[in-house]
Amino acid sequence: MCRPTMRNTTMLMQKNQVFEHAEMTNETIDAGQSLSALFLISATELVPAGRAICWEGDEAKHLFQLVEGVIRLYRIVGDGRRVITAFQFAGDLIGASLQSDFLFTAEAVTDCKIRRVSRKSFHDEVTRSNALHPSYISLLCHEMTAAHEQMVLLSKKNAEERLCSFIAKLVSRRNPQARQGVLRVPMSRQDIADHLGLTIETVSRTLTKLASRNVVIPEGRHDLRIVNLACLTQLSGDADDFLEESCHRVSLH
Amino acid sequence: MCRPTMRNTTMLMQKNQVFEHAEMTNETIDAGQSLSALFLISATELVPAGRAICWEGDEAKHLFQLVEGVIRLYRIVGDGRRVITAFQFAGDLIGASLQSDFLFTAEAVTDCKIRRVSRKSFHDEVTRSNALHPSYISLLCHEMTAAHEQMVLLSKKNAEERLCSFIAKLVSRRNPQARQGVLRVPMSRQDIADHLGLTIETVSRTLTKLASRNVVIPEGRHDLRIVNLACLTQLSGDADDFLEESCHRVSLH
DNA sequence: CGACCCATTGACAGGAATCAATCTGCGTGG
DNA sequence: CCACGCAGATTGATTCCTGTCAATGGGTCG
Repeated sequence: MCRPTMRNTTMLMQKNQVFEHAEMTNETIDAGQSLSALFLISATELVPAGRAICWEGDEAKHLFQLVEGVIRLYRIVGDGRRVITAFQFAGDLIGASLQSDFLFTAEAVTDCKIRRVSRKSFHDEVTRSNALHPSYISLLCHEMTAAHEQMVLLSKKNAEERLCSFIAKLVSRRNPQARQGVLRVPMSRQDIADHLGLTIETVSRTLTKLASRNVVIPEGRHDLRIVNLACLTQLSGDADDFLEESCHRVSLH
Repeated sequence: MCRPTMRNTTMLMQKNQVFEHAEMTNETIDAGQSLSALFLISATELVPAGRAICWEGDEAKHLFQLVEGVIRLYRIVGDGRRVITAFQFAGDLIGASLQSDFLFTAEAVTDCKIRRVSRKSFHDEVTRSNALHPSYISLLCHEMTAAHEQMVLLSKKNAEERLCSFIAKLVSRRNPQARQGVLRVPMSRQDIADHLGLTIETVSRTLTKLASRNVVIPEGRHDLRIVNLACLTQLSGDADDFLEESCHRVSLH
């Protein structure tokens, strides 16, 4: 369906796509930037990997800004089933879309640095400043968009499409200390599984399959060599028909 | 697991539960109320069943308030796969969580009455009025909560739990012209399937199974007799452990 | 170096999708 | 008013993907 042979031919297209993705998120980044000024008054706190900064159901007295590291937001349903609704990265705000109680537990995936402000002061600042208002709305809208995309992923995509979507999204969010062509994946297989609505075994098997097709190759537990980004994007299932076509064409000769 | 014999014993509990659900949404209703004043200046439009009022990707020049009827919000992904991200009912606002373009197509499930206002005037009003501001935030937060719940449903629940969750949610939103114990379900099986991430056949089969267990009984295509609400709630998978226990106990003797 | 945790791999089972054949309710037209 | 036709719904047979259970492998940290 999508063979590694297309690699060279579609390289340009890959670049474009990633670039577009990156641009799409500029809005959020801007929104984060202006709002993040509110957090500068407070000192950064260090949060070791595995530690939670807030709990589902607790009163949301504070908002957090993630300065450095990766955080998972999750809910526990029924008997111990965990749903990771989102991962948060450097610059993201946590708790902006909340009114009273936290809808999720936020837990550090890696060692993190965070800043916090009280909900009240945050709210007061945003209400007072007309300049911040659009940033705030923009932020909420973007969270909403992400939630929608996740719903699409969970309701219509198979394991391969889910994993490729996830990896492609990580790629588009270029992380700082990455070697060329190698993606850092800080979260565990279990985290990935709980985020994609799969089991750890299925994630592992799907990764193996992608590796055998030379799309991505695991290098250790937390690194992925991205061999064929065009193929990855196409397999993610939300590529345009045009791209899909071109991918097919290329793979046919 | 959950036999019809518990019917009488748990009747009180059922009532309480429905009531609680109704109360939980009061916040939203209030938010809708104050914001909906903004829509009163515009005339109501009639939208026949099946007609769309906006399209995914179009610039969101207007916001809508649904005065009467039911609307589905959906996205089309890949080749024709449809994901219904939400249904909207009388009083709901459509397009509030948007910045520039519509994330979804909104289409009338039944004949509808709507009002519309321009995004600009809506935005200006909300920005100007400090009173409206919290209502707006509240609305966005509630949409976010609904999105989270849908993610949980899609990633961890099986067909039966999904369908029961869906029906229970419809029940908790008491619709006006309902006969006692009978729930109006305006949407088609295909709509339900596309909302729950299932196929039409699975929805149908699951309904049959629920009917054989005397939980709910279909009466025509668009009505459901709710025979055992406690069981329905328990089967939805997000009941408390306490309730689950009690349900078991009752069904055991 | 060994113990432990995490990840991978394999065998198998089960639930939902798919394909296909009725069936039913509902509107239409004779 | 009834027969007809059609879209939507149900039911059945089968396949396939993913979950589950179980064993093995590998990296990391003491």
